[in-house]
This record gives sequence, structure tokens and C-alpha cells, in this order.
Amino acid sequence: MPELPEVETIRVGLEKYLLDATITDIDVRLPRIFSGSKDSLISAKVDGVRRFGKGLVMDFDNGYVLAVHVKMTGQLIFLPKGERGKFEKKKVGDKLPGLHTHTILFFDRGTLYYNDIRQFGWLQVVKKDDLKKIPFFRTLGKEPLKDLSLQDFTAVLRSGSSIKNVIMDQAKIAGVGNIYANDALYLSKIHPKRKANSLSPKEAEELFVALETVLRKGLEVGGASEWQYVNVDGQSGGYQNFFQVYGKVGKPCPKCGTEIEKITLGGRGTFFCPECQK
DNA sequence: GACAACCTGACC
DNA sequence: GGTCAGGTTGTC
Repeated sequence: MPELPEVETIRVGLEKYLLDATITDIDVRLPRIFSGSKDSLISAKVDGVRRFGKGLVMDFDNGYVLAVHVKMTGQLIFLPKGERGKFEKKKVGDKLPGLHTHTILFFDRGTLYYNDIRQFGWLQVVKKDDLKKIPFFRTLGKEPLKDLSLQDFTAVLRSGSSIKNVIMDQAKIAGVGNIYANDALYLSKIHPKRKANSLSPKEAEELFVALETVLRKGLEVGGASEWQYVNVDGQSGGYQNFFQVYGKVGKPCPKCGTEIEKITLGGRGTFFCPECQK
């Protein structure tokens, strides 16, 4: 899933349901994706839910944290105690736990399920002060709509790599993934293969604004549910209805009608309008 | 920079 | 059967 808007939507849901909730038990069904001592969290109370880029951190009142990265297909779904009936309508509660439920966290007020078809995601229990020992968090760059200024962004662009690879590099900019990178480049009329250091100051500013625009839109509609992504209530987001070029190979460009092209860049599907993006 | 690895599932 | 998928990490 899950780029910044999707993970933030999950964070808001976790905060809503779990602030001040106490863990009673944890069932690790796929040990490969869970590291650290689950026993450290038993009887601990949640006193915060934070997000850094695409990473989630649940803080507990005993000095430990549970860090979670959902990668491509992870889901965190919460079933409040006694509300299974509410979910049956949506066929979400019925599927929990399911074939792809790899960890279950039991709280005093309900149950949090971690599902992940591809099993790329992970959950790690560490002491709060050791969060930065996890490579993902240690190397994470600044984040749009948060602490990444236009000046920071301009500095990041001093690179000979392609602009798309640069804005998707989590160590340079946190939170931008394939969907929002493709759409932001389209909105700012920049070809994804351009060298980052070839952008004019005007283009850099336009891309900076475009990134904020697409991420803000994603946040507004609860993220993009192209396949597996749902929020903690098991509900889909709406950004897939606003895709500009992502996944639209062969379809007409919204602005000029030229067919959207697809290439591979950094191993990822890359969509652009050959007419509008130079 | 390109590519493979980690996995399962959907689609052609 | 092959290709592709909201990600990250580790090789050449």
C-alpha cells in the first residue's frame, strides 16, 4: 500500500481506537515478520500513535514501542469489542482472522488484526529510544506537508539520478511512493527520466507544490485503494478515482488526449504523457 | 544505475 | 505459462 496518505489514514484510525487502550495478549502467527519481545507489550497502555513517512509507531506507557511497516499489502484492521455485527454488513469482520492474518493484538477494548498477503511488511517491538536503530527509521528523510521546505527539496535535487527515483527515495524524501510520484510529475509537466539536477528552480517549485497537492488530495479522500489497502475500519479510500496517469497506460492524457505511456524506471512501472511531460 | 530478493494473487 | 503489483534492501 501504502504511501503517506494511506499510512496517515491508518494512523488516525489507530489513534481513535487505541489511545489509552491496554494490550492483553498478542498472537504471532507468522514469526518471520515479527521481531522483538511481544511480552514487553503485555499489560502496557498505548499513549501515542505516530507516523514517519510510511512507517507507523505505537507508543506504550512502559517505554516500549511497536513499529509497523505495511509495505505493499499489509492491513491493520480493528474490531471493537462487541461490534462484530457492524462489520458483518461489509463482510470484513467475518474474514477475521483470515488466511493472511499474521499477527493479532488483543486489547481491552477490541482486537487489531495485521493481515498481509505478500508478507513483506513487519512489526518490531523495541525500546522507544532504540527506534532509530531500525534502518528504515534511521535513514528516513524529511517529509512533505511536515518538515520538508522548498529549500530542503531543492537541496535534495542536487543529484544525477532520475527525478522520479529521487522523490521516491525514502532517505531523501519520506512518504512518496509510486502512485503519488507518477501523478506529481504529471501535474508539474516533468518527464520522470529527467535528471534531478536538470530541473530549473521554477520546475523544482512546481514539483514541490504538485507533491503537496497530490498528497493532500490523497489524505482528503482517505488514500488510494488500488488493491489491498483499507483503513482500520476495513474501508477503502478514494484516490484511485483521481489518478492522473498512474495505471493509465494507453488511456488518453486528461489534458491533451495523447496516449499515456508506460516505461520501467528503478524497477517500477512509470506512467507519463509524452506530450505534456518534458 | 540495473536487477534480484522477499511472497502471494490477479490477470492475460 | 508468463507478467505484474501502493516497498525496501542488498547485490553486481
